Amino acid sequence: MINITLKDGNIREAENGITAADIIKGISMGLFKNSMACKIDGALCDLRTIVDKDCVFEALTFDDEDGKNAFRHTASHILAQAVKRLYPDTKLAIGPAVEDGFYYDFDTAEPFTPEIMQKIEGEMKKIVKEDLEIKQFLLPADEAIEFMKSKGEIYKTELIAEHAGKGEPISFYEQGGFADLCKGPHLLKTGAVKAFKLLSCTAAYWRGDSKNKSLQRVYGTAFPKQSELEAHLAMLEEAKKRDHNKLGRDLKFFTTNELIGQGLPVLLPKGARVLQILQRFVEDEEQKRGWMLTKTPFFAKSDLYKISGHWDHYRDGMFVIGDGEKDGEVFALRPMTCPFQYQAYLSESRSYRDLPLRYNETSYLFRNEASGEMHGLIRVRQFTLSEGHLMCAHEQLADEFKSCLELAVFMLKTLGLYEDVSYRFSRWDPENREKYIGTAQQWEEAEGVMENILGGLEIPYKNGVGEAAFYGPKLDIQIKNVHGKEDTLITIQIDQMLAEKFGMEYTDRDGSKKNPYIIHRSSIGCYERTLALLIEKYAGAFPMWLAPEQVRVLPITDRQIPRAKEITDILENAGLRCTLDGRSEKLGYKLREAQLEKLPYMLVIGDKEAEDGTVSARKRGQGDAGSMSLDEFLARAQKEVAGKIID
RNA sequence: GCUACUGUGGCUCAAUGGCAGAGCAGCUCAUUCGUAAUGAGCAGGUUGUCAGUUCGAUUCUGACCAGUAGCUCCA
Repeated sequence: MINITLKDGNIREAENGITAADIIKGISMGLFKNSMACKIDGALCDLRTIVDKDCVFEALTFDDEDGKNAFRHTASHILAQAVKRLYPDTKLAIGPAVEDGFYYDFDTAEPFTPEIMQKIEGEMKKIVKEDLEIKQFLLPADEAIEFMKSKGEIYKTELIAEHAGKGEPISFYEQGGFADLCKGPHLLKTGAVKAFKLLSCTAAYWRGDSKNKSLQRVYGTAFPKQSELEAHLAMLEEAKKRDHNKLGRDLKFFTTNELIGQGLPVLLPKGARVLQILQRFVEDEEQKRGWMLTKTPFFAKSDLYKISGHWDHYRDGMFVIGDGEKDGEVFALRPMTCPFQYQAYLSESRSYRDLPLRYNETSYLFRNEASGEMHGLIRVRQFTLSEGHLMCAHEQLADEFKSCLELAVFMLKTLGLYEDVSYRFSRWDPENREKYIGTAQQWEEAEGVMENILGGLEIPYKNGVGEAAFYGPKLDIQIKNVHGKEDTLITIQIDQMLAEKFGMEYTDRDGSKKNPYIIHRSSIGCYERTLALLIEKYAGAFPMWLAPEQVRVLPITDRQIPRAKEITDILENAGLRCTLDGRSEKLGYKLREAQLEKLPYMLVIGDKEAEDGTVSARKRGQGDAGSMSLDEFLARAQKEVAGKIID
């Protein structure tokens, strides 16, 4: 007999050699029905695992991350089995569970069309209905390779060959004659995957490398219950309604135009207004924090970018002006401001007394992004970055880095995005040396410095190997859009290479010349991208301080127009963004429009209000907020503006 | 750049190898109205662009342009 310690601390006796499944059945059949996998002494295991020693045991249901993954991973095997049944020549690549579902990559003769996807989904339903038993088996690496080779599975063979050296047996799972390389865990039978849906089919490169073959990736999601699947699909539909690329156009924040071109959005008055509000706010705040504004040119001779290394690394991504042979001079629109601001530093000789020297700029940047990479306001060819470069001595680096992060956090909190971001420590990839300048020693030093700083800040971060800039490591502040896709919103970078390249120096106390450390940082990120995320965050209903139009005055009949005009003027003079809707439409009609445009406040002016000097306020989403004096409303509105995020 | 999908008036959508239709929005007129749509009338389209097939193409084919999702990239 062995002792099984459960999650709640209770200890159960069981036969030595009992399966995990039987342990759970012993606890409760209800729990067994909901169990996807388990943890034995903290290690993720299959329900078919045989337990032969005292252990700490935990059943994992769909509510546990690992349980959910086991469930969805099983769904991905069902997908693969269905594809192999319908298209036996298809070669299998990989098929993991991901955040909201699962995918499987296939190498197929023909790409999957929507009709084929339906057929595959139908076949998957059959496999679920057949309720096939899923069995695990192990093979020595050489036999495993032979096994996969015999089936023509070249990708699996490649994967096993990499594992072969470890001397461990290779694990497979088999269901109804379909065997797939997999370390598990998996459910016991296919019948448990009650509710699933294939969502999309796209191309994906083998091992994520664009030099490799392009495979067909089928995305799907799966849940234990149909109702959960439906709720999830409904949530996806709801998320789409917040999509800035749709909502931002509907609300007339921006538009695009074929004649102007891809990735070049036109900011309409409402969108432009929000960007203006943000820019003024950011520049003022930066000034308060000791940053000095520069305005540097939009383009420069190629020589500048050759020194910085951008010419070598990003030549294809730059808009180049002029032809060296014909025009003699070659220019390029700036893809970043770093080397321009360095010239400001270099404009006079520097001493340790000048440091830290903080330059900020609202920079217009131009990057020739590849055609498939543009997306709404999130990824564009011309954008506006709150960009800064800070030159400092080594001993100032930690404090200055911290203050840059504080600035970014302040901005995020003010915008109401703070809860939605995560941190990524973007490191270099020593396996990929050609992507970076500098020596391994320099990289280790720079990353060491940053790691120390991050450790001291106690912020939770994940490591992004290979995500560094070519000249240094980054702290990236990441955010997800409505589709769950993650992008960098704000970045803070440490650079000890470019100062050397540009010959930036300062004279230290002892008279020696030193290169300063440079922090590259953004405060609010790229304005266009931040606007996109704000539209999605607030579903277009901006908080008072950011709303392009804050108040609309709605006279009920023509009789009140003079008074409504007066009110509009008073509010405008008090600094509120206010307009008058004097059209001869019914009140309900005007209200509906203002509501759909997501205005924070509507002021209804009828005979009663016109006579006694009050306004009937209506707050967005809250209906009639009651009658109040104009002064009272003004005070309330101004308080709300000053409070920034208060909702 | 890669794979798939999409493109009909400002927006949402219909129809068809044989004269392209509706609602909303717009304009005009009437209505002067109390918290999410007043009524009537008018106007608006070389069906993304350019080729090809065809007696005839918006429909079929191709290229390009633009949009969407994902992959790759993102200084």
